[in-house]
Order: sequence, then C-alpha cells, then structure tokens
Amino acid sequence: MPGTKPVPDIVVGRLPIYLRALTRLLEEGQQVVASKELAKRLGISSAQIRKDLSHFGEFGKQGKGYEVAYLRDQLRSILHADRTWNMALIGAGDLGHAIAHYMEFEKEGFRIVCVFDNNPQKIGRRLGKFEILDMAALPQKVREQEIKLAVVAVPAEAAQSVVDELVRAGVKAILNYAPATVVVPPNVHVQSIEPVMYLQRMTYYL
Amino acid sequence: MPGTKPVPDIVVGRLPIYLRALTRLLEEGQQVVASKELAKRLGISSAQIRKDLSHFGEFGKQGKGYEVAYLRDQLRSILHADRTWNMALIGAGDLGHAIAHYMEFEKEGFRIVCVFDNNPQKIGRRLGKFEILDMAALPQKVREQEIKLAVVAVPAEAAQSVVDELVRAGVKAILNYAPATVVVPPNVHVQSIEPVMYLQRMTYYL
DNA sequence: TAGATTGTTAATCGATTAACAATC
DNA sequence: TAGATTGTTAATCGATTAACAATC
Repeated sequence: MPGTKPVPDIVVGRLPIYLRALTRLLEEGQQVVASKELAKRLGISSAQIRKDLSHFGEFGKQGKGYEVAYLRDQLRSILHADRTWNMALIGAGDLGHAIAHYMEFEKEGFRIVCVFDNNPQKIGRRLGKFEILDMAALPQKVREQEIKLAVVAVPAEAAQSVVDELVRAGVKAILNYAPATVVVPPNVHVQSIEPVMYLQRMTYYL
Repeated sequence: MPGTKPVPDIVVGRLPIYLRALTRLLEEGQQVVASKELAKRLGISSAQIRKDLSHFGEFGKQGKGYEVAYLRDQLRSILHADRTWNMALIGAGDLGHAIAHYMEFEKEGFRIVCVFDNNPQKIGRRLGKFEILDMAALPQKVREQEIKLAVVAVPAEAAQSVVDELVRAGVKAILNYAPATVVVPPNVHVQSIEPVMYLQRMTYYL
C-alpha cells in the first residue's frame, strides 16, 4: 500500500544477520527458536529482534518462539535472496581473481556472469571461465543478461569513473572493494567493503 | 584524564573514512579543505564532520578550514595508524591466499607475520613466504611477535572455536572473514567482513 | 490451566542537524 | 575590515529498550 513508512535502512541491514543465524540453526537441526536465544547468539537484544521482524509481519507464536525454517524462508523472500542475481565483475587484477573464485557468492545466489577491465593487455585474455571484456561492452551485457549488480575491484583512483559507467549502463547496486568513497545517484545503492578501515576502527582501541 | 566520556563507536568508525579522504586530497595536492567540501565528497553533513573531529581537539581555522596534511597526521595518530601492526592469519585456503597477497594491508601498516591452519595436510607447506603453522604454535607466536591483531579466514563452522583460541592466546582485535557471527569478551574487538551480507542489504531494495 | 514468549507501546537514550557566536 | 568557516549549543530526529497485555 502506498504511503507506508519505509523500513529503516538500519533494520534492513540486520536482516542478513538474522538470516545467516537461522540458516545455521537449521543446519544444526533446531526447529524453533525464541528471540531471547537468537539474541544471545548474536549479541543483539531480544526486543530489537522482535521489533525488527515486526516491520514485516507476525512470524512468531506466543509462548513458543519462531519456526526456524518458516522465518528463514520469509527473510529470504523479503531480502530477495530466494533467487539468483547476475553480477558483473569490474577489475581483473589479484583482487578480481580472488572474488571470481570466491565460492560463497554462487552458493548464496549471486552469480558472476562477466568480467571487465580497461587494461588493453588484459582484454581478450581469460579469468577462469570468463573472457575479460572491454568496458565498452558493458551496456550491452547489462541489457542482455539483466545485470542489476556489479562488483568493483579496481584501484582507488579508478573507482569513481568505473562506478559512473556502471550507473550509466543501468546497474542498480554496487559492491565496492576499492579503497575509495564513491558517489552515486539516490536510486543506486553502494556498499563499500574495506578491510583496512575495519582494522583501523579496532586499532583505535588498542 | 579519567572520567572523560568515551568517544562513541560510531564516531570512531567514521575516522578512517575521513583519513582516507584526506590522504586522497593530499595526493591531489590540495593543502586546505573546509568541512563543507569534505562533506560533499563523502556524502556526510559538514556539521557531523566538525562535531566528530571536535571530540579529539580543535584542528581547523575559522574562515579557512583544515590543513590537509596536519589533520591527516592527527587522525593517523588518533587511530594508531602511524605505526606497523603485526597480524596472524588463520586459514590457508583460497581466501587465506587472497588475503596474504592483498597488498593494501602492508601499505597501510598491517603486516601478516604468520599463517596458521588446522588441516594436517597443509601444516608445514608454504603460503607465499610463510610456512603454514599448527594452531598449537599460536600462543608462542603471539607472545614472540607481539601480535594484537588476527585475520580469520576459515569456514563458518570453525570460526567460533578459532576465535576462542585467538582470545585465549591474547589477541585483542579480530578481522573476521568467516560468514558467521562470533562472540568475544568485552575487552576484545571483532569486525566481520561479509560480502554476501552487503549484497543482501542491497537486493532488498531491487 | 500455567508458563512462556510474542508484538507493541511508551519511555529512554543517543545521534544528527541547524544555527550562530567566535575568530581567523 | 569583510567574508568565511570553525567549534559548540540546543533542538530535532530516530533508534533502542523496558515493560506488559495478548495469547499460544
């Protein structure tokens, strides 16, 4: 229904954490879980877990808790994690290689379907099962393969211009491994994943 | 001085973003920057940048802005990013290999000094310049090399027990690449870095 | 039924922003 | 000096938590 308040980003950000924990519980054979137990596992308050879930529906049973398999399915559906997403990988350097060979993506429904680089030395060569393509071929590939997601693994200096090209080609969400902040229009999403920043957040306290 | 209110974690978390932007500005040859300009680059409000910095001192000049080189040095000092930190890497699989070869760590003062695995097939073999060690050797190495930081790149099922061993050996901060939430005592820091979670945060909106 | 736990409300807590005096 | 921008205050906004009626 229109006019409904959007779910806060910070709540959406916690859903994958819940989903991962539920998947784990399912593997361990647990059928029902209370918010209190989940809270203990995750270091999040039980009230917060219940409140977060309540944005999307009533998934639990008073006196019992949540059926693990059912709640997991619901979260997968909410996050659109119950389908396969095609992704473009930009950057065929060391990091690009590691990303292309990282198996978790495929396992979780994120499939790299093409690889790009702007280095003429690399274009035409192979990265695993992919031929490395010229960036000029991006818009066509995005259209043909219905690519909504891209992974950026280029040097920091190149990040913004690569992201601009992705946006122009119609990509809607970008996972950025480059150590740089990139700016995108409001209808495009970016998540930056930067190990050095995480380390610096911790050395502050040491 | 004792009794001073600690700086909020969320503020500390933004400092590396500022640091990275200042390093970039310095490379571009810019000598002075106003909070307003930095704000535009980072998609953060100028008031927030000034407020964040004010937790640590007065670094700017009214009417001018901040001296890029000076503020950068201050932030490096605050974050303890002006020294080299020894790190242990746990897990010599594909991901461990990629991490060991990721050059940014070394460039930013984070040096991997030893590699561990619990697979007897791997122990004694090499990963780059390192001999892969048995986890049993961890406490001694932590002591000898004054290791405060570790990087975990093991399967999700093994993550918690590896983290427990790290904590017991005296490691104070852990960068966790395993797709699992891990629990640590309050005096130990963990940052989890999980690409699939970032992707799921974005597919929600697609 | 008695016990347990949900979903939700209201209170609390904390973070962000707007505004401006101070001052370079 | 006039113009610009900081550092800081107070107001606003939003997120977390405690508590409990509803109910399985």
